[in-house]
Amino acid sequence: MQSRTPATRPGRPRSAAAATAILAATREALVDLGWSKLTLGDVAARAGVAKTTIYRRWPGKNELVVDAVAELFDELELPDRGSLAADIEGVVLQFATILDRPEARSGLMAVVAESTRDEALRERIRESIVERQKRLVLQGRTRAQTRGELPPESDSKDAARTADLVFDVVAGAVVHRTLVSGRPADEEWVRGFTQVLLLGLRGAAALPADP
Amino acid sequence: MQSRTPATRPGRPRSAAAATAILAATREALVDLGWSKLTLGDVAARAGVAKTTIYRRWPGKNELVVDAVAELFDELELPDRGSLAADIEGVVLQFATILDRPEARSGLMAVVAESTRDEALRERIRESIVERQKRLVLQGRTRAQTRGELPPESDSKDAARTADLVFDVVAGAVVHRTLVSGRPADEEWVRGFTQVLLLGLRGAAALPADP
Amino acid sequence: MQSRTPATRPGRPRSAAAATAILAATREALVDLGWSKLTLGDVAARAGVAKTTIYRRWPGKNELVVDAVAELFDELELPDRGSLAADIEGVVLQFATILDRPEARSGLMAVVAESTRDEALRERIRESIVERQKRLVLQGRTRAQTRGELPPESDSKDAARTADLVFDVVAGAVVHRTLVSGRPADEEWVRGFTQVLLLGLRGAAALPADP
Amino acid sequence: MQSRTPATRPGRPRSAAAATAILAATREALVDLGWSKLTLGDVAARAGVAKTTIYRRWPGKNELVVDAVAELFDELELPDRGSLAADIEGVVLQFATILDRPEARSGLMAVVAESTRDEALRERIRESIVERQKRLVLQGRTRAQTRGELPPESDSKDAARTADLVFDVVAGAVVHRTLVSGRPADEEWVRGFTQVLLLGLRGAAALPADP
DNA sequence: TGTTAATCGAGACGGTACGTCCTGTCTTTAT
DNA sequence: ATAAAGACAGGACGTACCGTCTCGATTAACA
Repeated sequence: MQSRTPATRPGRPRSAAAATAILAATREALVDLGWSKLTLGDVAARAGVAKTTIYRRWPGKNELVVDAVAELFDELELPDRGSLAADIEGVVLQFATILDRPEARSGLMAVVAESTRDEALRERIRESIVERQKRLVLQGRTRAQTRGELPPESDSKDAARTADLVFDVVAGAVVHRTLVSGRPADEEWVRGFTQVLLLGLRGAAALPADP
Repeated sequence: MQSRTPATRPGRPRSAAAATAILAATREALVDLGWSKLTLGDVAARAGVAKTTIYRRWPGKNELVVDAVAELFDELELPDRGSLAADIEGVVLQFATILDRPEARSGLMAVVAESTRDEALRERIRESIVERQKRLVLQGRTRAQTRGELPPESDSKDAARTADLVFDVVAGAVVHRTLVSGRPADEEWVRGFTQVLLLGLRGAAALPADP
Repeated sequence: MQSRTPATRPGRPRSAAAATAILAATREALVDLGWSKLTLGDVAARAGVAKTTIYRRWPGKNELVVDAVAELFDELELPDRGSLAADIEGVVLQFATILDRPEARSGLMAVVAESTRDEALRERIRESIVERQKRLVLQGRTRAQTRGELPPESDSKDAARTADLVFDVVAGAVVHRTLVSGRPADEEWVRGFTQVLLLGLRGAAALPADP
Repeated sequence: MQSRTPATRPGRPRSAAAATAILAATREALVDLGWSKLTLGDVAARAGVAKTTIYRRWPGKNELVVDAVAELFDELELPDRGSLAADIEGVVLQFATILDRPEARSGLMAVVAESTRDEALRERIRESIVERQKRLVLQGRTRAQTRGELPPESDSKDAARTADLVFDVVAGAVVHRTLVSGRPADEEWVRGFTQVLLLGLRGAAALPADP
């Protein structure tokens, strides 16, 4: 029975509604202002809360935004469309749809930028966004193996490496397409991208492993 | 027949040395402080220049950082290592090396984040960074065609689409690997990534075009 | 029955010590720098206070200096030296002594200059300096009437007009002597000035009122 | 033929029109902006002149304003209205009229304020404004002596002292009335003031001099 | 049923940077 | 040599936020 923090501390307990309101207000402010013009004072006002109430729960703007954005990606799920290619296309399109929302666009990139100088922040992002969504890659592979589209992995270390590569390639390509190149990751693009990715993975799997 | 910009404008001309010093100071400040703590006052002090001299030339911090970072990528060049795969590996490694430099890491992501709310900034990034470096993809393809590793393209529209896809995949994957996943894009990773990419492209080229 | 201003407003109350420190720092800066080189940033630093704390209480430099200078004149008092002439000489000398202090010299004239383009400022000066010190004229007259040196006034409107005239002549002459002509309002000068003033007032009182 | 500076110096001669235009532009800017918001850049633009042209002729804003304002008082003259009292009333009214003009109001007081910390400036003011207009007092006395209203002075040192006193009292009272008290120095006020002044001076002259 | 103690709102606080404006100087070409 | 033009280094402006603090007022669990 874990209970590092005592079941009930003395004094007035923290309002549960406040945390919800703050995260929602943060996303709203991201939409209206973007990351760099978002201020905690403004978030507090939108949430109907005092600034101190925010600082009592989050160390600063970066951590707050990470939490606010992370929730956005929890709605991702791997659809069952009958084939690995179709499944991938489906989830990539979902991802692109989320990246179209302004609170995700500016929030995500900004905290990644900040994390280049803040190891703790990078770890927070990895935990609550990256690792959390890597489940989709694993689910997809398992389902494809069940269907017989992919062979069961022989080397678990190699399997992990491949999953990481897939995640970096998928997430990286979609982000670059939408945010840097500024062109839509629409059905046509996703089809082409998925084709190259799958052919590449199958081709690589057919070759002998790295010597 | 006179030029559009008059040969000599009245008044003291702008100091050429100032622009150079400002861009260098910007990169230096990015290393020391990162994007969000970088202030134009500090840049001015490092460059031995007045704040107004910066504002006279750049609209703000974002545009200045774009120009400062863009110069970093100009040193990229496609090595001739004998095969397409080796050439790609070489340039990807160069790219990863630049992304290891702190001025590139925090500067690049931050301006991309800002550009999600500033169309003009996005265009500036595209022009001075993305389109400028897309030359590497085109060079690589041409060289591979010369070598006979790739067939000459039949459909120029399709060729352009493929070049865009390659750029998004390469740049996106490397950035995601180094900045988001926080793992090195080292030789081993680059070899695996290049293999998947090339096999995917060759496989896709062998298939009939999108129906 | 509750007061108009609520007894206690919400939030942290304003520091009483800050106001005192700011006014003292303002006078110190006036001595060191004079009005035109006085900056609110410098005053804040001297007072050990943030600039915002000043701006929260005063609209700007002018109003701050008015308040800082006004306090200087509060130390004026009408001495009882036995005769009206001696009393006037005493208070005029006090006034001249204050005008010898650099914080009064440059502060007073500067805000008067500013007030020529700012009606609200002029009113502030009138309220907190002019009207406030006009008490000295009224006290002097009352005391002289008690002593029998002056007759009790018959017409209160005329009495007010005379008091205004006396104040304008006394204050104006001393200021002009010390600040414009740049010569000391010493005992000798004060004696001559008081003689002319008193003889003029007595002579005018003996004549019939304006027809 | 005086010509300390060689008749023709090498190079382009200074434009005579420039000085006139600059002084006029200064007065215009004083009207529009007041002393504290007046900038030399703005004056230069109004005068159709480069900033350097101003700096070549005046050390700074203060000296320029002194010269611009001094010209205003040159139009004062002692009217001949038949009696000393009437003459004084006339010239005081003229003085009050000039002080009603905004360029005089804010310009004069501001440079006096500045002069409290700049001995050279105070001297410049004394020379080009105070001493220059003291002629009016001397003219008035001479004319009154000619008329027999005043006896010829016996002691020249005492006469000078009295002239200074008169000037300080007159100028000081009018300035204080109009600029500090903020009430008009109109005919009624001027009559009352002149009466007190003249009666005071006559009374003092009748007494034995300071022992 | 009080007492206790942390939370809440509000807003003032010491700081820091902003982007603009002005100063007085300098560098250019033209007269 | 002086003119107009305008870039330059420097410094203050008044504003906006930061993250902290000090208030009085709530709000529970504990006594």
